[in-house]
Amino acid sequence: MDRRIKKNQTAIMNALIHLIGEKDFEKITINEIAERADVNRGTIYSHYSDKYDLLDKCLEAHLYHLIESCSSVDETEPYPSKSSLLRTLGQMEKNALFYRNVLSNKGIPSFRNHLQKMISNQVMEQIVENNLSLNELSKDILVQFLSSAIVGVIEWWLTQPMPCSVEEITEQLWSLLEHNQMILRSES
Amino acid sequence: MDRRIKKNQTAIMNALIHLIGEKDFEKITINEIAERADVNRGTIYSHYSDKYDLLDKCLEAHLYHLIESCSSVDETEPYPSKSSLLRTLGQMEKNALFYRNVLSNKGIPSFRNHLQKMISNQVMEQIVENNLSLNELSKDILVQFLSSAIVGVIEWWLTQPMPCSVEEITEQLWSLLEHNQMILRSES
DNA sequence: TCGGTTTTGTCGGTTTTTCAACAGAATACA
DNA sequence: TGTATTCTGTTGAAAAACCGACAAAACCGA
Repeated sequence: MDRRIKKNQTAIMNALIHLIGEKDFEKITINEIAERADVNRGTIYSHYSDKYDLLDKCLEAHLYHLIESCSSVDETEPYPSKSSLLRTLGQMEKNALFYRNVLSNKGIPSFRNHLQKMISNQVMEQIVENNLSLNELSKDILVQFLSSAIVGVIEWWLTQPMPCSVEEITEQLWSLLEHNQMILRSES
Repeated sequence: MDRRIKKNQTAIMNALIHLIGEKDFEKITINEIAERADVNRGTIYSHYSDKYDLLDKCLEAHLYHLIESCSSVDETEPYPSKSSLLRTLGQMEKNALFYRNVLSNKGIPSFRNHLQKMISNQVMEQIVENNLSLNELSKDILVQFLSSAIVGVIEWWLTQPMPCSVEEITEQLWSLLEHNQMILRSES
């Protein structure tokens, strides 16, 4: 991709992310975003049809980075692993302001859905890979159960004023997930 | 100035500054600078005729920032003052890597001259303003004396491995300068 | 509710940057 | 020393971003 496009798009998205960290999304204007990104207003319109389109693409990009961060660093590393979970949560902590704001009550409701959908896919993948003998209904319920739990914990962790470190939350969440996996193995 | 020019020029200069902090200037290639700045190689040539021209402009810009940093923040502040000296040395400390490298033996010999010239001007200005009754020769010698001393102390401070904090060096240097001023006043 | 201000989305002309290609110079290395 | 690789400086065409201006929409305070 052209160097100019890449640089401007990241500048624009960063500007929006930081602004979301400061004020309600509805109160943010394209002018502000352009000014913050140090980019001509027209440039924003050349990439995004409007504020909401920009938000969409921005959330998408964030989720993409999130997925990247949790994928294995090399082939030898098993997946999922505690360290991949740590990387992912670390990534979220780095942009805590952003995630806190989009996940909060007055945030971006659709983001929670996107995030959960993403996690659902990962969970489903694991279930299929582990060859757990479950019928369709139980499988769907399990996916819903685990993904809700994970998103809920993440949301709590980010929204509360620093309840614990990344390492701690990773440890706890990972052991809960391991526990659930054991239950399933014993049942099947 | 066009937004694109401004952004690219600062990116290019920052790239060079950081590279100077890492390796000998002669070993640095235009390709490296372009890569580091995330800019097309041709863009560099559109602003600077070659590596040396870029270095010149870069040093110039640095000195300009230095002058800006030492000028008074408002009209009420006297000049020069201990706090203006502190700001200036603080600015140099922030880019310690850069200044260390350009001032070092294998650095950029011309930079030392530029810096001293700049300081000479400031010193001369002070002498004129204070209306010290000195003949031309004594004036020139005094300027040379003080500016050499100042540059020498700065060089020593930056080159040695952290001999003392900005506050300390400011305190010491300022009192030396004050002392010299008193001598002059009593003589005239 | 009115009138003034701000924001939005779009446009056309201009400037800058990008990319790819080039030949020649310099450098590395075997 | 000769060869291969990298670096340099330049070019031209295409893409992108710039700026300023515009009318319409949205917003805001009196």
